[in-house]
Amino acid sequence: MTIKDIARECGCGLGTVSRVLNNHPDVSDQMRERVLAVVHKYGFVSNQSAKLLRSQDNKTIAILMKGTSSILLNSLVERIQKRMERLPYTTNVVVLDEYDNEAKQAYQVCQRHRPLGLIFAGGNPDFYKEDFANIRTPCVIITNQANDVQSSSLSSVSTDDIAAAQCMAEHLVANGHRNIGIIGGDLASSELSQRRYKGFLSVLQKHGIPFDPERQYAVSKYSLGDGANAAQQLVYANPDMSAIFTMSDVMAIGAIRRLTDLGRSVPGDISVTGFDGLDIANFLCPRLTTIRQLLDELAERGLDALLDNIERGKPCSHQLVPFEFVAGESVCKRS
Amino acid sequence: MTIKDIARECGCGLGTVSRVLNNHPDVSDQMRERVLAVVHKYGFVSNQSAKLLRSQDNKTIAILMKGTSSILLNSLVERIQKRMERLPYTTNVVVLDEYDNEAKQAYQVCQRHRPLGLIFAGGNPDFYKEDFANIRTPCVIITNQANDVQSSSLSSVSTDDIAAAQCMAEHLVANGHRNIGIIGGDLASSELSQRRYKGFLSVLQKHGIPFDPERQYAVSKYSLGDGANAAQQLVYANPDMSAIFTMSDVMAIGAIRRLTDLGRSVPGDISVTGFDGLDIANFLCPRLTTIRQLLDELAERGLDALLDNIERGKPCSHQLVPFEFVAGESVCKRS
DNA sequence: CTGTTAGCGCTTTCAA
DNA sequence: TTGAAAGCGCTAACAG
Repeated sequence: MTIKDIARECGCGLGTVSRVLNNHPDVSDQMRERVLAVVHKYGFVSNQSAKLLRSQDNKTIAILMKGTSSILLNSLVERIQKRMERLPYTTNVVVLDEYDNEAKQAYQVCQRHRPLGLIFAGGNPDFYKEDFANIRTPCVIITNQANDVQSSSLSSVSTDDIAAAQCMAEHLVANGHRNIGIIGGDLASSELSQRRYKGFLSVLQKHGIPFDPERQYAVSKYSLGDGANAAQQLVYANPDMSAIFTMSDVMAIGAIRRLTDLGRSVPGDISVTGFDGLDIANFLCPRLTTIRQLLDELAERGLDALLDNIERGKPCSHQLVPFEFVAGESVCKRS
Repeated sequence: MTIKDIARECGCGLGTVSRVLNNHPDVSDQMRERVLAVVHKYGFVSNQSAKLLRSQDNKTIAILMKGTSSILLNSLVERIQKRMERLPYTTNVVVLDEYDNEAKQAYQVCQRHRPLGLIFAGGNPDFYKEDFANIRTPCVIITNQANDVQSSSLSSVSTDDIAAAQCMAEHLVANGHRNIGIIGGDLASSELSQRRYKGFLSVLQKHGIPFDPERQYAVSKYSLGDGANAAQQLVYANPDMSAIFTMSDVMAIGAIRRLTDLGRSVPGDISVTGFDGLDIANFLCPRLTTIRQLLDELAERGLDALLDNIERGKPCSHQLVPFEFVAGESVCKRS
């Protein structure tokens, strides 16, 4: 079933059917109704490939997601899509291979689908800074910064990681904690982790609290199992620690579980804080004390930045979005 | 950049470039290398729309996912995709509107993208049985049964819900529980919930244990908040209850949190069981006693059924996959 | 307002 | 083994 079939049945030309399907004004009401009736009768939907091939004017925005397993990114993508529904664009979620060069993959997506714009949900631009130069399609990275990536087509919108980490650090210090462990990403490769680290340490420094990375920092992937292992490593290296700052809720959940297995109660013996503010954080026992990333705000600002760039040619921007401190039950005053 | 450009630069015809790109054998090694060199030089990727438009032989399989928020379905889709990588097919994840007719949406996807096959990750065929008749593209529903849907193109692969619910019921009964509440989906609309309900009740009946739906069954969506509310409702309606069987881990997590808020300890005062076997279930405090759905097995069998149908014209099948009982810490003997 | 027509970039005959 | 040419289904420009 093609528009040719529809045209034949309506006794009109292809062009007319196309015009009706695309809501062009220059069609008589009578004709429009006749075509619509037939379209409806067969539940006709036009072939996307042909449409895209012909009209370079694509109206598609690709959402690139690294892996599918992150709860945070899933929520983010969901919100972006919801917001997009009201706009005259089609979204196209592409799942990228977790361990591949995302700039290269993005370039391929551009070639393959010719989207009007790209949204990176998560992802880490640090490794592939140079490769972004090849991409001329407007892009926005959401939940990570890209200030120092050389590209005139790349915007970024992210939570103010430094301030958020500082906020959490102040909270722990205010509760009397002096010997605090950190579970975070690999500082050598992730600027995101670096920012949270830097923010946290700045507060310790301000209060004259020493920090020995060797004993107090454990590297972990953003996963439950890794968070658990990192917690164990910290406990062994630094038994007197009274609190752990983790860089994601998922790490925190893993850490709490392992601490419990090791006979340390949370928060009784050790306080643990998360980062992200996942829904589930508020349903755990104990409820997680965490930083909520404002996903709606991130989605909205990210989209706005992208569309400003696409529709109005505004230059790319790099924005920080505020966060929310969530007081849970996983921190208590040091006894 | 199109294959025309590549052809010009190579000094050959379009056909040759196309043949190289598609690994056709009838190209001289010399020519092949020359083309490949140029393709590589520009990082050329051919335009998907044109390709699909021309070669009706699509090699695309669409994965239809209802909503994006279910952890279980995300894991499932991830596994399907991983398995697909080795096969000569391209996947295309389409997120369906949560509250719309999925058969209609599937039909539109077929028209729009002309996939070779469809995989429903989750979803509920019950409502739209008749509408599936319009779909001639081979389909498989994974994690739900579709035995009674009238369609010669629809397979299904699901966990043996009845046996799983029976298994959990036996476990609770063996631990001395007699007054057990159930948190599950709407029995009027979800055959999945019905099966789990039926399985569970059959065991109670076998042991001569009474069950009053009015006081012991609470309807809930598959969400944290709803699980929590349902738990509260049960506690009020049936204060002596010593255990709750929930139909998903997410409901169980919500329930445990609310029970804790109401001053009931889990499992001390009330035992709670989950269903699904999410990774996170094993990191909670207490670890969840649950039924693990074997996602790899589901993905594999679902794909096999679909490909058998597509490639070898085998008739559609409806299969049940076994499950795994996971002994956690959220159930204890009734005191 | 409407029908006709020229491609969009690609694959796949068909001839050479 | 290769080049030329015919469309896939659609949109948009043009002519009526």
